[in-house]
Amino acid sequence: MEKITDLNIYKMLSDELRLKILKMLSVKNMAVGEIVEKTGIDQPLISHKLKELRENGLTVSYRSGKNIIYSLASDSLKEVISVVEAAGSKIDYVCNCVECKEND
Amino acid sequence: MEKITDLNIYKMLSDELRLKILKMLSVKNMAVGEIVEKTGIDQPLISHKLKELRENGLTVSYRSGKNIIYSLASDSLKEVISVVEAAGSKIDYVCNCVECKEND
DNA sequence: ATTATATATAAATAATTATTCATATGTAAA
DNA sequence: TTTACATATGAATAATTATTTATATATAAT
Repeated sequence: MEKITDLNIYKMLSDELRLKILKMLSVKNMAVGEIVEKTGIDQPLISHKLKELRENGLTVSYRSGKNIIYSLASDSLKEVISVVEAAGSKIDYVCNCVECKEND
Repeated sequence: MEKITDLNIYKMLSDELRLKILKMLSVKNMAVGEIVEKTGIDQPLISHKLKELRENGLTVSYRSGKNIIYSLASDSLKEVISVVEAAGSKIDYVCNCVECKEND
């Protein structure tokens, strides 16, 4: 029995596709095929992402007939998602990197 | 003026050193030299990490004499940090990846 | 003005992570 | 008991990201 670290939570959420999957699972539990369909992404890639999420403790899964159903490991992840979205929407900034300065 | 995306917040926090720096800044504002000293990490690497954080809108900085002082761009990041830590401590899991199974 | 101090940057390399493609496995239906 | 379907896996490659090293810049002190 292991604890997930906050660093690993950030790592898992820092990939666009993994984040999208997690957000979908925060709405409802889904079979792999449904996720493939809704995202339009290749099945093996989706399976890889789901494997990473599972192995890092962010999701759980069980078989139901021919399908494997995935869900969030904990509702506390929903809170994470909403708090981070809120933080993002609160912070305005002027990027001062070289490229951005050129466009001023 | 731009908005930070939640994806970029996750990306910035998904690096061990950037996360450590952000956690330090959530306690108090710090000069680059202080961060170098407390972490024991090379100055140019710290400066790179600080640059990434700055360019992505997570920190702000100003000059004070010879020093440059960094601070969090918003207190909402403190909430992010604590909510994610809490989520991590709530989730127990049994990793079912190949390597972990071997150790059972 | 020259030197010291603090920080930033650029270029090169190293390391990690993501994606693709081919194939395997497990369950269910015919 | 073969065939179809859903999902998983492994190996190869591609892409991204991190780290190092050397050097530049900006301010302050002498």
